[in-house]
Amino acid sequence: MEGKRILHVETRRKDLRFPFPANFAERISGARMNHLGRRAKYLVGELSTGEALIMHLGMTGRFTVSGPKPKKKPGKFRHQAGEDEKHDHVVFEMQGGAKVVFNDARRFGFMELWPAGELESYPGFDGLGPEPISNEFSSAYLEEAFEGKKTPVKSALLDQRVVAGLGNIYVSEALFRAGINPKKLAGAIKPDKLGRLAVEVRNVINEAIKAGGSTISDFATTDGELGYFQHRFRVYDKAGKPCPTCAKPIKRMVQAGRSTFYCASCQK
DNA sequence: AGGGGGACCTGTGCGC
DNA sequence: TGCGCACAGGTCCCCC
Repeated sequence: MEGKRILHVETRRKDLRFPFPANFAERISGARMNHLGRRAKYLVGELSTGEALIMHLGMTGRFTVSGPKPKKKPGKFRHQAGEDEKHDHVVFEMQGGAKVVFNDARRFGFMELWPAGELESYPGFDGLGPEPISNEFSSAYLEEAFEGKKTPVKSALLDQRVVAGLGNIYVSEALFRAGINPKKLAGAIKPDKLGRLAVEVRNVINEAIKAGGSTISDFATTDGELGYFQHRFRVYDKAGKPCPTCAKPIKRMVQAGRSTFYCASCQK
């Protein structure tokens, strides 16, 4: 999409999680997407009209690109554009012939328009913490952010104001690798452990990106390929399975309404 | 300040 | 085969 004009856009219903912006199609049709970037879990397309197209995938949102660009050999278990039309909610036709389809069964995703020059004031960005793979995210940063915090470290890492972009899977995985019990209060973790945590958060994210993401049920990359990082989960969704380190069964618990997976023996 | 609970919405997998 | 329930990647809101 980057560098191309949006020739046509079709919204197949009036809302996703929120209603589409007023005159959505008119406001973005004909615009050139000068830049497509990301902040936390938000996609940000800066348009030649001066507006930014802000998009969020929610839980099940997915973009699939199809069109004249030759595709790789189809894999066995790919998601193709148009194979689930019932949940194809938005179709962008791009200059050059590519078709970009947004599919989202649960519709927790959304699209919004915001003045590109005032992105700092976009409500979704308010108070966001640093990106986990930025230089700003470090042992020293975690010490400061966790200082005096009485919340369990699992909840602290899921809090986008502490670090922006970690989700439920990667928090469990990072805590396991760092050997930290998810129930441990954030403010009570020793600096050396926080150093390890900062490193492991980064490792998990970088490895997951390299593996093409994690497919639990329906995640796919934009060319329809499934992710592979789920094969490298050490604890997530592994309740009852042996811990890869000590072979004791992995446990599942619920914290702040979300599942946490951990090894009670390796994570102290 | 945190936790708990619920909301949004649809699909899937399980026990019976 | 069908029913009812639990649960799922995210975020937001209200109440205690």
